[in-house]
Amino acid sequence: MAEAKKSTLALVAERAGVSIASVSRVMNGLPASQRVTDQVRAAAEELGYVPDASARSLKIGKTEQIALAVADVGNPVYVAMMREISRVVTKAGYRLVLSSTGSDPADQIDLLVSLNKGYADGLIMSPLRVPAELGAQLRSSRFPIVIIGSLPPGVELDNVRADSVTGMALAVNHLAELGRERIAFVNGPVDTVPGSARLGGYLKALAALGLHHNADAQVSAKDFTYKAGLRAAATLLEQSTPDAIVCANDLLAVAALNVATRRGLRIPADVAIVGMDDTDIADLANPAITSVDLGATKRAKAAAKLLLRRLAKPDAPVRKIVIEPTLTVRGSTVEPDR
Amino acid sequence: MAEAKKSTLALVAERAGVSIASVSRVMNGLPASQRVTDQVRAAAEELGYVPDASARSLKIGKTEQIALAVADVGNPVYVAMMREISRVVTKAGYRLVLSSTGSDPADQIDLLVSLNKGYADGLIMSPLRVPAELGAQLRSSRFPIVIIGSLPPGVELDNVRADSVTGMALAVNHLAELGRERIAFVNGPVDTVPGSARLGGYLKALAALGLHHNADAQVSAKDFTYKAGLRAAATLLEQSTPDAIVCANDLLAVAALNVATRRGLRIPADVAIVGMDDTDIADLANPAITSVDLGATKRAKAAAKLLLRRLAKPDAPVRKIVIEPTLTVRGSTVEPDR
DNA sequence: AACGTTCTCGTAAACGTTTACAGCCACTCA
DNA sequence: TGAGTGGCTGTAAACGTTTACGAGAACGTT
Repeated sequence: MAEAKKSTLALVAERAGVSIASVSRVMNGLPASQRVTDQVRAAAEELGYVPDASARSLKIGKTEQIALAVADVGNPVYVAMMREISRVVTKAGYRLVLSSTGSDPADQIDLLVSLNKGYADGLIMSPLRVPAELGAQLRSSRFPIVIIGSLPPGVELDNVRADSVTGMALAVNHLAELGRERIAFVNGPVDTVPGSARLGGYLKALAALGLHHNADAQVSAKDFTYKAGLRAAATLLEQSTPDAIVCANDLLAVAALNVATRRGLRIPADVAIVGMDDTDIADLANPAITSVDLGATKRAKAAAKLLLRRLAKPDAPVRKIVIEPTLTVRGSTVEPDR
Repeated sequence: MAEAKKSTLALVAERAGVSIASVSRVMNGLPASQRVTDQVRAAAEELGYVPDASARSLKIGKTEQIALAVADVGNPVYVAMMREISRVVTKAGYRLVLSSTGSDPADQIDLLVSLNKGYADGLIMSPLRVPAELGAQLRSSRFPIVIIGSLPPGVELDNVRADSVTGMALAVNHLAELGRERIAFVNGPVDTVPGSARLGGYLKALAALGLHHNADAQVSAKDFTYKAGLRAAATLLEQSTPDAIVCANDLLAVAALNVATRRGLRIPADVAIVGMDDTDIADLANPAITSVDLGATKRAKAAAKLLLRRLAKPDAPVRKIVIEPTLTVRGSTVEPDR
């Protein structure tokens, strides 16, 4: 296996004493005589031949690449998704190209048009917000896209989303069963898709239980980060005295946990805390945080499979998948046995 | 901007009434008359023309893609690196393709040969281990690679690494200055590059201070994860009674923190803890964890720039960069003012 | 007015594949 | 033995760009 220069189909053909068509055929496993097969294999081996991806792409019109656009690589839940998507598409022979757009809609639109360069066969995207322009662009896009998260009505794309409402109900009901009555909510920005969904779920769950909603018991962090969570939690605890806090996010939950602890509150005795997403950090906290698993990994897997399916059969009917949430109970709501 | 079908250079040329060469020229900003420029611009706009990436790649021999291979996307420090690398290369007009190899050397070698397909112009790689085969493969590889982490001698590649030894010294000295004398060490696997480097640094730092090294005061987790850290920390606290623990990793540090706390030890009064990498989670812990910043972001940035530089001038001399560590002091070693 | 420059533009040849098509050969079967 | 069949193989065209080259056109110089 000499690794000298880049070797092409033509070089291998010459060396093997056959035509380039024959080389191409044996490389692709198409029928060929034993004699030709052996000679080509040998020549290819000697020259260390590997077919060129660009040329192949150009000819067959596929890149064997899938683009992934996530809003924020900093959030552990996106990392989990990314990892799973990477796993699935790699196994299917695709490469994953990472297109980290900010949450800036202009970026996302740029991304969509640049996708028309055809450097990827499909796109998986999880936007925090879906403004009108993005919706329009998505609708008129001419190649496979699957969206993780809710879509505005009228956009007919494969999509998989979490059931935040049920998730919130799980959290709130769990707290209510523990006898908590003043259940506060630390949310992220309400102008995001998850933010508004979770707020809706929270209110609905309270109402279903006949619990009174106190406006002081609900704050919105500036974004879904720990730092923003610290401020939001501090505000919350200034203006009210909840006996439980549900948070839109594990990062926000850790923030609430730490703020509460530093104020001398005991967790869960004085205030119980539940997070959302069930990421690794729920487990790292002390006490570990009860969290609603919105099925990030499952969503990622489903999205990847949806895209692969669409690549295989481009005009299959659009599919929308909803992943059911589950609750993982930890020390932040019930004292562990000792 | 009609978005009907994929439009090519030829279509635009026809519409504009010029040759395809002219279209190509104005798209690439090469000199052209005002008349032609305007006509082409208009036609391109109307047809929603975007040049095809594969065809372009094939012709010019560049893909404008950079591959990134990291051992474990689960570790926050790699996420931080990824994010920074993504930022830098994107700004330079490259796309980032993610090649998540496990730590399996066979995978990594597969990756290297598949890179010869030419789907990327260069590679940034941060291997946990560098076995002989990988070293050989790296040495004989025929295109730009930069390695984050230490290299075996004889491999002449651009590389940027952390100074674990100095980093360890920072941690140990800090603890010594606080009057700690029984400084234990929770390491990751010693057969990894960072694992062995950090062990070396630990021993050296102890020796420099004239502190006695007790074999019971040093344990190795099975890998660099939180879960492994829990076991390792438990073992450590069974077999010795340190007044300080330095950890090879922030995840291991959180684990040590939690194990110690659950055993009724007060942090930092009874035992001080320092982590390494200074990732987000050092800040999330309660108390927040003092951590040695090995400059993950800086390393990532340096690596990306090194690769871009090599792509620009392929036979520049090999460069090796070492990033100096810094210490961030938090509540796990000194009680915060109240 | 003839000539040399400079500038612009079109023609055509690549880049490295895949694949339709046709040719060839060795068969089989009558 | 001749035509028909089927399997391999080579020739060549395509995929959508970039770019060397040469032909004109426009201009300035003598």
